Amino acid sequence: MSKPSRRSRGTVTVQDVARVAGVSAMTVSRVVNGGTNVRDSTREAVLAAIAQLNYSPNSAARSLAAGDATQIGLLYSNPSAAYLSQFLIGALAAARRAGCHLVLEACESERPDEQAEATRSFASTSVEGVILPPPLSEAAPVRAELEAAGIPWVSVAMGLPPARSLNVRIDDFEGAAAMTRHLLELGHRKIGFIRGNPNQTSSAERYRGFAAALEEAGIDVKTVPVEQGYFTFRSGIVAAERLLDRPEPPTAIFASNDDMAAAAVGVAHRRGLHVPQDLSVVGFDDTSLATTVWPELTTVRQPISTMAEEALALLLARIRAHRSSEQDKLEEQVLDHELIVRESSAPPKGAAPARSRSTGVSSSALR
Amino acid sequence: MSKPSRRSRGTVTVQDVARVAGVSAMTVSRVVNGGTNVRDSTREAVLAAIAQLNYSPNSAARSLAAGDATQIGLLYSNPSAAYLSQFLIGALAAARRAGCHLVLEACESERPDEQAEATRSFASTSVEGVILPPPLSEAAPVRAELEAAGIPWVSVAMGLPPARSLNVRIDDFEGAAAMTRHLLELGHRKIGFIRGNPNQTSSAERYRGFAAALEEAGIDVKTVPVEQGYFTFRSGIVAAERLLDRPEPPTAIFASNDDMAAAAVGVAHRRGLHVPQDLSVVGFDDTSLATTVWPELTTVRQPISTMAEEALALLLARIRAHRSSEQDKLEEQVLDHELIVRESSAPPKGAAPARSRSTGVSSSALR
DNA sequence: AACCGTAACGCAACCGGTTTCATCGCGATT
DNA sequence: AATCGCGATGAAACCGGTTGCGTTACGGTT
Repeated sequence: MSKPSRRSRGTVTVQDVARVAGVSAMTVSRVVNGGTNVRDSTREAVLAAIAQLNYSPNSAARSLAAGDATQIGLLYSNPSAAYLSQFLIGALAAARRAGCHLVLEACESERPDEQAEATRSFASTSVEGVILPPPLSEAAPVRAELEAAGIPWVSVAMGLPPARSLNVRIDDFEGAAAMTRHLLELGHRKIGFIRGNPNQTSSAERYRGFAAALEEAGIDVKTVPVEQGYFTFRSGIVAAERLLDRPEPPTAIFASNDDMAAAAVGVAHRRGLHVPQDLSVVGFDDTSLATTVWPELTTVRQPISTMAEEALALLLARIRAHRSSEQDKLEEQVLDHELIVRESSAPPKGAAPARSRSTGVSSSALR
Repeated sequence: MSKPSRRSRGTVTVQDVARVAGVSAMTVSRVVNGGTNVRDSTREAVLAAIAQLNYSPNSAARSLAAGDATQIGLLYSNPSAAYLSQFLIGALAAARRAGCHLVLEACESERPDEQAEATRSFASTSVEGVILPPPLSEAAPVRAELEAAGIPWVSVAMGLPPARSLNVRIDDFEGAAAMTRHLLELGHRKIGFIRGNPNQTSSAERYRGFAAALEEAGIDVKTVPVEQGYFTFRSGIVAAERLLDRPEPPTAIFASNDDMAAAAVGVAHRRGLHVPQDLSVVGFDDTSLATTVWPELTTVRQPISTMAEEALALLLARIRAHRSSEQDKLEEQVLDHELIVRESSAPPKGAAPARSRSTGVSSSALR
């Protein structure tokens, strides 16, 4: 029809859609985005044209014109690979929708100076905001550096975030309490607990939830065997060994995450204990590790992918608000967790048969 | 100084740099990119201005103007989480450098129709190329669909790629042979092998490498215990059980990947066998799982992140070449593997002391 | 000395949306 | 009935780089 521009790339543009729909490019843009102030009949015509031409907006042009944030940092440490991949999948999906790029930076070190250094590298690459998955979400040097550079950030999966901070999380307390109740319902009375790394507040929250459910059932928390772990497989081995070495070993072990639970299963096997017949073992997070090991782990599901998406959305909103110097009130997002009952938990030996197993108990929505 | 445009975002642009350097925007662009046909003195002036202003080009504007590919698909299946996260990290880094977005699509199913369906979704989202990590790199329905849609793709980690296909891989044959030689050097003579999933050619290549090294040492392959596995932890358990149930159990197990090796370690422990004293267990890939389990796994390192980067680079080159209807000769990229000796391999009981342990043997570069 | 080829560089258009602002139409207001 | 107000819509400038092509400077030819 019309002579194609020399540089034209043969892709369909707003102009094409506008021509087909008999409106201006402007109107097409309005329909594609918010869609305010467009008559219904017009909107339909545009949508029809879009469908007919199989139009999909050019994200480069879009973010150039709109002046969106284009570079979002993601500073990751050493979470379990399973956690990271889930997280990246969610973050990536959200980033593409928003038309921005994820700038990854690794920071395996726990040394404050190296953490600060890794963070600083963001400031020089003109990153407009940073996502902090655990455990870096609580690393003081990182936050201080970001604060100094005036770069907004969002923390993910903190147990107890400080007021007025941007963050997305689940209710660790309730999740742990629900899991503990599950074990109690099965008939367990001697439940060993493996704590998480003290550098994360979620560790304390999970323990609190555990303790609360115990007290609820009239069990004195002081009599309960607890060992310190650090969220790593390795630390789980040590903790589980100690738990099982006790004169009165527990009939169930509640590990603060799946990695340590998997380690506990390994230790049990090495000692000739069958899971779950001789020992129940449960975890937290529901990373892919939970379904990798045998038997599959009963655990508390954390919607990691969704949390990443929400985190990016929150961050972008903050950046936009900051640009137009508005106040944004969005600060915290608490997502639902879910108790996932699999093969690794069962009634203790010689206990009364368990009640009917619930397949999954969602937490109530808290927003 | 100059009145800032109303819509200006306060970022430094080529124009600013050009003004400071006393040249035109055009020249700045030339310096930043290829840099042909620019006098040295001019180049230095521009670079100085860039440094002074801390200029970094706007990637949205860049890819809009240059008309680069903007959407690259990544169809992933169910590789171990450890593999996927490593892969994503590499792909993401490369994508950002190239200024394009990664469009993720999951395809867990092995059913041909669902694989085709998942692939088709790319065609409709105007993805300009697709990266296929294993095991989808060899899924016929996926490739057929891509071929039909005329979308170029690159396969990653195939064992034996077909001629004239775009792919990046390591030499599975040599990697497996090197590992086998390591076990032989330690004094093992009865080595059990767990094959990988037959839907991937790398499985066959690894087995071939294993067999070749054995024959090299004068061992008849027919006498060697081999079990079928499917690259999953679960399949590793079954295979390891069978291997150890044999009347003359092996003194070492070579699993075709880390997941199955980890499973074998678990099985050994459950049977009261100490690794590596009573049984050596080695894997392949060097995913994070290898250093998670205890003892840490001797394995063959595959540079997963780098492979992802190379894959994207190859794909982008092909797309560019296709656009300017040139022939690109780049087709295959074979990266170096490395034998990583850790704690899970040792001389068999009562064997002559091992020779000095080499810490890592790189393959020769093959390009 | 006029000529010419090439390297070095600038101008203007353009990539594909979005923002700004002006315009139009039409029912409600006075 | 003239005016007002507002929702719906379009024209043009603009976002920040890059491509095509024209221009300038300069060393070497003949």
